[in-house]
Amino acid sequence: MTVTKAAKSAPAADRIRRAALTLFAAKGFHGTGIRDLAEAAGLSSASLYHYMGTKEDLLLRIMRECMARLLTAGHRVVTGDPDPRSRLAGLVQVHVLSHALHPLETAVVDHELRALSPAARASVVAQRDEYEDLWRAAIEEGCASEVFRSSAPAVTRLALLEMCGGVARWYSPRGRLALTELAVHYTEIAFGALRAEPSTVDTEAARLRTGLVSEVWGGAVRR
Amino acid sequence: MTVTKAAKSAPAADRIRRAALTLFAAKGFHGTGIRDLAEAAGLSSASLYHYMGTKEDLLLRIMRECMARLLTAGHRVVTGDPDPRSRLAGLVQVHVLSHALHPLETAVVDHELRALSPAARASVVAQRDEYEDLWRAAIEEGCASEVFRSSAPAVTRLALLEMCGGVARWYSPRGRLALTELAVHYTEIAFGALRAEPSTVDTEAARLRTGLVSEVWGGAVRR
Amino acid sequence: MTVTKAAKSAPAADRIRRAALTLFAAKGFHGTGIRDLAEAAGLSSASLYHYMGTKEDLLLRIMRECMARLLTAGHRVVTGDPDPRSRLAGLVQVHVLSHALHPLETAVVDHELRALSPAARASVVAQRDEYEDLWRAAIEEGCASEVFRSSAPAVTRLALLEMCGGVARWYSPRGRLALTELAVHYTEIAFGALRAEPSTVDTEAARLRTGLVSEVWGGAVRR
Amino acid sequence: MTVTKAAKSAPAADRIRRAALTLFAAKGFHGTGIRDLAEAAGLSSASLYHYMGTKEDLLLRIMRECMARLLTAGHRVVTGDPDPRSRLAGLVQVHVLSHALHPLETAVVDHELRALSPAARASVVAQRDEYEDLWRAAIEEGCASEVFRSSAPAVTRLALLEMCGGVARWYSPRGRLALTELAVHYTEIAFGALRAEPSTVDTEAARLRTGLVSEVWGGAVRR
DNA sequence: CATGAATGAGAGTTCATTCAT
DNA sequence: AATGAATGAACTCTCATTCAT
Repeated sequence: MTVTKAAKSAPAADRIRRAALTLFAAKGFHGTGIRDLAEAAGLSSASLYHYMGTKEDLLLRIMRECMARLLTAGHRVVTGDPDPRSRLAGLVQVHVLSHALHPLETAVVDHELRALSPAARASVVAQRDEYEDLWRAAIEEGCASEVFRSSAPAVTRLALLEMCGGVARWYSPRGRLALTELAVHYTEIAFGALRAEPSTVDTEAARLRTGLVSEVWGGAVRR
Repeated sequence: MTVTKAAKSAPAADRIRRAALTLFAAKGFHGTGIRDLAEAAGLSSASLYHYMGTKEDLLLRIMRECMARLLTAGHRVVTGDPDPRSRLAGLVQVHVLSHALHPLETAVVDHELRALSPAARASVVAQRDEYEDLWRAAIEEGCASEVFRSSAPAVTRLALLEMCGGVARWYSPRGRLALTELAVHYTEIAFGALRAEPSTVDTEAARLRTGLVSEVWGGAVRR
Repeated sequence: MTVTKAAKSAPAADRIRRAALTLFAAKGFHGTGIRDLAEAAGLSSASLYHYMGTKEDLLLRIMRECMARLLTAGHRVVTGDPDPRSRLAGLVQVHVLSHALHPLETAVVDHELRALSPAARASVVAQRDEYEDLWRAAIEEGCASEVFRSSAPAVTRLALLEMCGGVARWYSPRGRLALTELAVHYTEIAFGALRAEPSTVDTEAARLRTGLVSEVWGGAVRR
Repeated sequence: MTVTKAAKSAPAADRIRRAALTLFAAKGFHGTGIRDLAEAAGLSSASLYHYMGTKEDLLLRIMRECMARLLTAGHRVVTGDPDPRSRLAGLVQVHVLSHALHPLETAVVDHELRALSPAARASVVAQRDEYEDLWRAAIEEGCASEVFRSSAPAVTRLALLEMCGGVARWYSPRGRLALTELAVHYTEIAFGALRAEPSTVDTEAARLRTGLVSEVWGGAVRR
């Protein structure tokens, strides 16, 4: 829980972002004080307010940026592809890789919605709904064309989202599992869950997703 | 987010438990004030301290009881059964039903570990580890005897746990899905994920799990 | 400007009221910190919040009570009296005596309207308007019946109100001037300003006003 | 209470003065932040410090200039005139006109003495005392020569000063009352209060005072 | 001339907790 | 069993002010 004082190498705004990300993810929004943020960013608590509005603004920006990135990646992986299987594979991989590579952002999005005021929350929920619609469409079309089979597609969608998002809670880049393997493995699980033919998992495509996700997240803080 | 003042029908200790459960689940431990608890329980904040130790004690007790119940149910469903498939089915169902029926407790366990002091956290983590060992054993034995197939059993275990636990975040008893159907559906997904033969899902057994879970949780607060 | 810590003889709520009165009058609302109030009341700053809402609530209550007392006294001195001269004399005396005996409350009302939020301000302004209407009626009727003469009655009303209220800024009960003399003197000035016959000032009536004002203000803090 | 950002037409120093005047009068010294001033003046808060010393210096300068102008006008209206009646008429008119034409400055002088540090306050109080001495002399001489009658000349002086100064709180140049009429009216009230012969009010002289006051205040900010 | 960056001190308010009754 | 009173510490946020650029 000890957070070392940030070296003053990066611009202050970045250091604040990074500190917020780390602390909100580790201790929660309400568990993180403005002084914790200041110390972790290497500034006085008063100086924080040159770069941010309120503490909630800081949280909101983090959440909206994270959702925007998931949305961008999701749209890119889905657009123009008529095959529900490869679209779902792409969404699973984007989701898994984003959560594996950016567990802080994604954990904050998943946990701290309730800390937002109603108006702010609504704006993030709208993004989340748009994102989940990509999943819904892929699964429903797959079921309609019988490449997927599920007795309750809506439930399966939620189950898969939870499953893939859970990666943020345990994946370590220092572990034995390479990213592409992870993405492939989750795709297999998802295809199994939807009774799709397992042979359809395309390892090469999965490798390309890693590039896509990295590109979309750009220079974003990685832990 | 509005919590109506509890009717003074139940004993005070129960009202406090219930208030804590509701509020910790809805707003988080740090987001819930002692005065919120008092109001929701229909007592003065000073009176709370007749029934609980500190706010953290209250949280710890909730978490340990919840884990103890999961452990009890898990052991009962597993003990004496040599078949990895039916053991895993039982674990999936216990997990899903517990999370569906007791989303408050399970959400608190899943979210608020970080709010505990190190010593308290360790005692809950120990319970969680014991519980996850039941899953590990079933999956590993199933892979060894080739009734399951997974390229990374440890990853699959984590993925399934996240997936089943996610139920707490969305299941509504007022929705279209009956509990047993839900349990069966998740078992199918899990078997699919592990490439087990789908025909092995035993609907009647799933129905019995609902009784088991209800019994283990006893009179516990249900939402 | 040094305010000695209050002896703990009076109930806390009274001590807070008294402290607020003294400090708001001496240093202004914005010039008085919550910690100043606490020290002057002999409590910790946290304890203040057992007895009051916000700092502004405290101010608002003081102002509304003061205006309510002026209104009560004003109505009592005016009701049922058809003679504009004695009504004006009564109003002048109530105003002067109230300001002389309760300079803190009246100074706060006169100075700190601007510190109130719009809604709160409106509620005090409404009281003030009702009070000034008593003056307006007396002066206008007096001019109509030609016992008063003024080329601009509205201006004269404002001028007299300012003049009488100014007493709060300099009158000292330890000075040479007795209260009744003060009240009579201001009545004479007012009658002069309105060109009324000076002989009409009733010293005995003025003496009775002192009793009335004391009664209306009751146990209110006097400095 | 909304203060529009000043057009950058005037020199910065003037814009700051004007902003301070407006805001100190409207919200009080303690109610006005350095950032409010900066915004109203159209500068950054750091830039303010090129033109002023501390916030208190700014206040002090405003107050001393205002008092200096009152003093100048008072002296000019009094010097060489042996008649207490015309001297008092002149003082009343200077006071009323100054407060009517420059309500911001005069309100600040009247309200914010308490916001000054002891040393600064003393320097303004000295000016005020010198100014009030002009009034004292006129009234006392008038009483001695029996052109005035008052049972308590000191009280009457204070009463008249409060009354005339009150003009700043309500006079509007857009109202029906012309300046000279206002000055004449107050002179009549004052003469009435002092039981002087009303016929002595010199309307032509009053008109000249308007010119005098305008000249003394020169280009000073007018509202 | 003007400002962005920075800060120690302090603002009003709430925190979890204790204790005498 | 229950609470009103009380508080030190902490909260988020703003204050007036400085200084390098």
